[in-house]
Amino acid sequence: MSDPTGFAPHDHHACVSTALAAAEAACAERGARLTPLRRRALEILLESHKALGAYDLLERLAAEGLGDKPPVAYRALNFLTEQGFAHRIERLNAYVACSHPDAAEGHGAAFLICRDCGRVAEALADKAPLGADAQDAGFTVEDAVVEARGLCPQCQSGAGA
Amino acid sequence: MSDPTGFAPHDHHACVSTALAAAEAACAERGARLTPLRRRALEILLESHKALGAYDLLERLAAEGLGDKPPVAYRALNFLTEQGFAHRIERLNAYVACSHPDAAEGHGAAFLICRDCGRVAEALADKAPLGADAQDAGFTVEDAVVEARGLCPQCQSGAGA
DNA sequence: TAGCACTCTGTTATAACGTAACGGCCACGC
DNA sequence: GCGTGGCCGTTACGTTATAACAGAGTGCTA
Ligand SMILES: [Zn+2]
Ligand SMILES: [Zn+2]
Ligand SMILES: [Zn+2]
Ligand SMILES: [Zn+2]
Repeated sequence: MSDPTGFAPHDHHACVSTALAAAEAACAERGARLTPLRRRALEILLESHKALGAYDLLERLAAEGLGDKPPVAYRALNFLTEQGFAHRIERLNAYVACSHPDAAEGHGAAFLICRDCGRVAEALADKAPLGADAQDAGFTVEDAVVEARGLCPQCQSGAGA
Repeated sequence: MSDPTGFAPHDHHACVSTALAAAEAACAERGARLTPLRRRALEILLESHKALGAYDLLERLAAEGLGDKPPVAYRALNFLTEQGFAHRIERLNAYVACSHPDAAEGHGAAFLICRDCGRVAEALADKAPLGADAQDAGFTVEDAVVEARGLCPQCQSGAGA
């Protein structure tokens, strides 16, 4: 159930197609609109398994004539995160495409962030972390952020990139 | 081992004294200097179990003539977080005093953040969250952030503050 | 005593991240 | 045609954070 894709070599082209197809299907089903701008933003996030800052995304969009003002990027990112096609990484103030487009809508996620190469792997959070502690405290968890920083396999083996 | 202090009524004055004493002891042991500015910053964070933004802290410090430029607040906060006397809450861009001053230096922590009253409870992270997922991926976790948003017991019972 | 190294603080300026608010455009349904 | 609603373009601003340098204090040493 975990499968934290992102570090291991894989067919990334398939990653991208699957995610885009899932996004289109989800939008069709929900009546949401994956406009060209939003779709392009998702494609840019999908290019790598790295997190991209809003202004980095904006720069990419601007280079293609798709808007060069901050709200353009933030609106696209808000749409993508609301729909579950992307996630915000709090520790980085950055955004990453969802690696589990087939998972439940609004799935809980946990992220492994390589401090060297910047790649981010997303593990599905099987169980609520903190469950026991929260229950002890009588606290109702509505949503949780789990972000671990460290070194991915490649960056541990000396391959710095 | 959990004891997520912060929501339940408790002797908060003791909270504060314990934390200050622990900070002084730790500084003495490590050769770090708990200067008046740093000490006052910690005291301010300790006043409540809420997270305080750097600029909120700065405002408080400025009101007491202790500095009114951003680096003053950020330097104090960096010191406090490096020494483990305070933690940064990534989701809030804010800082909270450590509720477990006696725990191991650099202890892993998990936070329960009430979206209504803003109070933050700190649970000691017993086990590395993500342990299994990280191991599957061959990822070495160096430090992890766990932050849950929700409702504390008081705010669930209708007492909105 | 003077000189030096070190740490902490004060200050300027700017970078990075994020949002409110308004106006135009277009597609859709009446 | 005409209103409605969603999306996009733009201006302007707010919030969070850091780089870089200058000054003050302390303790050491020669
Ligand atoms: Zn991929
Ligand atoms: Zn890496
Ligand atoms: Zn307390
Ligand atoms: Zn509350």
